[in-house]
Amino acid sequence: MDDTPRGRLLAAAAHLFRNKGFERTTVRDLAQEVGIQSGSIFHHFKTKEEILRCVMEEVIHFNTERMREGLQQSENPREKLLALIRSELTSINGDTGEAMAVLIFEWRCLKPDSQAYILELRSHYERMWIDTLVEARDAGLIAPERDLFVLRRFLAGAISWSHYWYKPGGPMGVDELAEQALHMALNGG
Amino acid sequence: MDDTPRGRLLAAAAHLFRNKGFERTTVRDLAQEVGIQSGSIFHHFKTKEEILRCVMEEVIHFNTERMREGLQQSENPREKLLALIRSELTSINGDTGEAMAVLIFEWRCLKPDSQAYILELRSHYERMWIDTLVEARDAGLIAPERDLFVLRRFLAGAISWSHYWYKPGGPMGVDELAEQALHMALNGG
DNA sequence: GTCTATACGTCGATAGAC
DNA sequence: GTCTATCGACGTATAGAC
Repeated sequence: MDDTPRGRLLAAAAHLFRNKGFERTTVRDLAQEVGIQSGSIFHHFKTKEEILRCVMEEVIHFNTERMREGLQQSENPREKLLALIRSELTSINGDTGEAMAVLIFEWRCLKPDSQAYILELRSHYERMWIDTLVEARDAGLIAPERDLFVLRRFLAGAISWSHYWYKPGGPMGVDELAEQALHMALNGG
Repeated sequence: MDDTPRGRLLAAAAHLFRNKGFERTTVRDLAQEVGIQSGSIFHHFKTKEEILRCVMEEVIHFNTERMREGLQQSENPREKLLALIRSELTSINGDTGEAMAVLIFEWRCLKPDSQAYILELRSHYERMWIDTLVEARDAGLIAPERDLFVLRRFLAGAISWSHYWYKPGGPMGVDELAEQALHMALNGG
């Protein structure tokens, strides 16, 4: 996030929306966090819901880019899949964790048209996953009887959920966590 | 749920809290759903938060019992693990799905002392999972290098998440879904 | 771009009649 | 056990000065 008033508001929103939820966070909370009055917020955003949408929009762009880079640095299907898993775990539990948690867990607070817009942004993201899974299966890493669509959903759930229990500073690093997650996808490797 | 006014309120609460979230659901919504006035609710429950706690309490009792029965009817470690997975998938996507989704996704709307109370109820539930996973590993079904605590969390996430995308009436049944999930735990089987 | 002041709706919860 | 009526707090968003 940049250091404009708008950027500060989005950072504060990610923080508060994650910890208190969108509904419980008031525009007064938001204003206090960045040191302005609540009325001033509406100079930067038309509604509170627009703030939520912008938080989600920014984190999708950032993380799609991170995943794309991870794929580029990988040399085989196993590494590619591991890179996607590590990227998503990092998104959830690293620097963008708060915004990512908002994207995942405050979904229904968006109005329907905002949901449609965000869903469109996510589609590129999901395409990378499916392509990588197909490649891994063709390389014999994933058993042919497994449903790749279902596998992706299971992985998405497992990875998203980690934000509830995983502590980045603890004994297990993100790389090891990613290896553990990779085991769930691979055919006994 | 029984057909008392209290039971009808809890059923309506599970429905509304799941679809709109706890915060967005008003006591007036709740009252309308069961055909009474909002003031009448507070004859049955002291606060709105108490309704949430009771929904969670009931669904935990119901599903702990379902899991216990599933274990009893299983004859080997593989069947036991499959039974737990199927039970949890059924809890999320079957008749108790709405209450279960509330238990999982409205957690932070509980006051801290209610959270502690519900957490205690869940501990038996989680104990069954860990015991079953240990048994499966000792039987050689799960690779020794896998962290069972992490595996349980991954499975919990994957299974919980299914309520966002899985459609019970569709082409894939819960039994097949459970088999797909089992693949994530087992050592290439 | 931020302030003050406030409009205006809705919220959870209560009181007391029936 | 449900009703009607309402309280007091708090919510988003606006208006207009600076």
